[in-house]
Amino acid sequence: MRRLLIDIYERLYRAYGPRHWWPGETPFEVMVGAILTQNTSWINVEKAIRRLKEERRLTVTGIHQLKKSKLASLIRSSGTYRIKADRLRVFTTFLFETYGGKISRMKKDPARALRDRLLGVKGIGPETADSILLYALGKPVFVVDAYTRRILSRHGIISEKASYEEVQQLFMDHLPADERLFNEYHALLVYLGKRVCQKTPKCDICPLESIGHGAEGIGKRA
DNA sequence: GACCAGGCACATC
DNA sequence: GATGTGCATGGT
Repeated sequence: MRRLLIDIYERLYRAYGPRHWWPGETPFEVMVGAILTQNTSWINVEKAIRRLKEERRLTVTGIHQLKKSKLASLIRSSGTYRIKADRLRVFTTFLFETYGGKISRMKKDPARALRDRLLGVKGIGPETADSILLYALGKPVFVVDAYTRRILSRHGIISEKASYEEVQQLFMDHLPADERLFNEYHALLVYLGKRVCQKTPKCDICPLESIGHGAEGIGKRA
């Protein structure tokens, strides 16, 4: 399995090169992006982030002190904006209550404990929590998303029914806990997913065309 | 006009 | 525990 996962990574890297994830000038900007991008294309998130920057509000305090209606209007382009305004404020409240609003203090928490804490925040699910851990805080945690699952199941490496944690464990059990590897790997999977592994298969230019399989059944329910 | 996007919470069975 | 639905804008 280790060999297979590394083979996939190398093929993708050779085909597409570094993806330079995650765009963001500060860890907090990445965290905000992780919440805003929920079920939303990144292009629309960028507009929302630009507006927050224009208003000089892209800080923990800046968002926390904003009126909900004003915050919602600034992030409107990212869709489900009333819900996301709530989520951002719940999140900044969490940052203040738990870390005094200091990202540096947050960073000192071990990944395991931090993940559990993040999952306890309303509006933060597994993918958002892991994106924050990996892309904002540099913790070696593998991020799983819809593309990851679609690609792996389509290539017979996992079951369609495999849970989030099962897919995550597959990567983390078989690869070194390397933040930069996990960063690049997930970014490459998303890039591949957008290009060729869509819901309607059109894998004629897929760099994984002839990978060795023989690992079917991972994540199958007993 | 339908469908999708770097999900999540909640209701219901 | 699985499945369905609301959230909502902007691009294709």
